[in-house]
Amino acid sequence: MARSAAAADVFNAIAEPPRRAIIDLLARKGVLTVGAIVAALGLPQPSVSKHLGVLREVGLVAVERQGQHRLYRLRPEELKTMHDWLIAYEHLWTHQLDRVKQRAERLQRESEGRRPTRYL
Amino acid sequence: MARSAAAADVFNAIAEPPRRAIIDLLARKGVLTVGAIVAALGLPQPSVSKHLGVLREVGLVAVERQGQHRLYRLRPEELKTMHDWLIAYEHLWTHQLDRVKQRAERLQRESEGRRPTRYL
DNA sequence: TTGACATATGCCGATATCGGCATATATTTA
DNA sequence: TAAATATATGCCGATATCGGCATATGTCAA
Repeated sequence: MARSAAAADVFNAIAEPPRRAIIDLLARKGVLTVGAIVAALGLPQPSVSKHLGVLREVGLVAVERQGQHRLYRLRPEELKTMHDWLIAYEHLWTHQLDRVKQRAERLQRESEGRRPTRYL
Repeated sequence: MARSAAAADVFNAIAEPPRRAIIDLLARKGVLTVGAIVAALGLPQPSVSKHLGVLREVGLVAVERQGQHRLYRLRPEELKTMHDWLIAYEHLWTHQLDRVKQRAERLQRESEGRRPTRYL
């Protein structure tokens, strides 16, 4: 067993650098052909096709056939999934009181139920 | 070869569900002992220790020894790394014109060189 | 010092994934 | 129809990682 549940989710999909490279590229260029991606990244075509396959499975990209080409585009909604996960922790690093804050939080929990100051 | 560069980076570290569970837990509780994490997640202790090891390697958590215990705390700065990566794409999903926008972008590219409308 | 407790580490088998190569499939052009 | 182009797929060996179990290491208490 390698990854517990295979690369069947967004987190695993973006764990691979070539895949992030493809995402970056699509984000910048918009809609691209497999050949264009191959040319841009300098990776072997089968490799690119496979990575696109993974990204497709998790919904990070969508394909549209156009003749003998395949037009790939990014589906940012799926990236939002990850962003949503991270957002929950954003407040932990935004106000950089770090140590001080960490300790404050703990003391807080230990004493009463006053909620931490939120900066929305 | 499994992952191209091993789990030596944050992206790989969070690809594993048990690891995200630990992160979630630490984010909520603040500072925790290995035993506390084991109890909270119901995972075998060696497993938790190993996952903590990975998180430690990539800097997502920090340890502090206290007697026979080990106090683990989250290091949100490293989560910020991921957030920074995602932020670059945020504009792609924030204004939800989705399909309409995607298609517009493509048509735009296909016709002339007018740059896509940016909402900064 | 001995034993209990907390945590880390080493070894194991199973397996998923990667990268590379060859090839199949589909589509356009001649 | 045949060649050429674009993309996907299948097979391969190598290997990293996971989960489980046993055990080593370190620390506190009696």
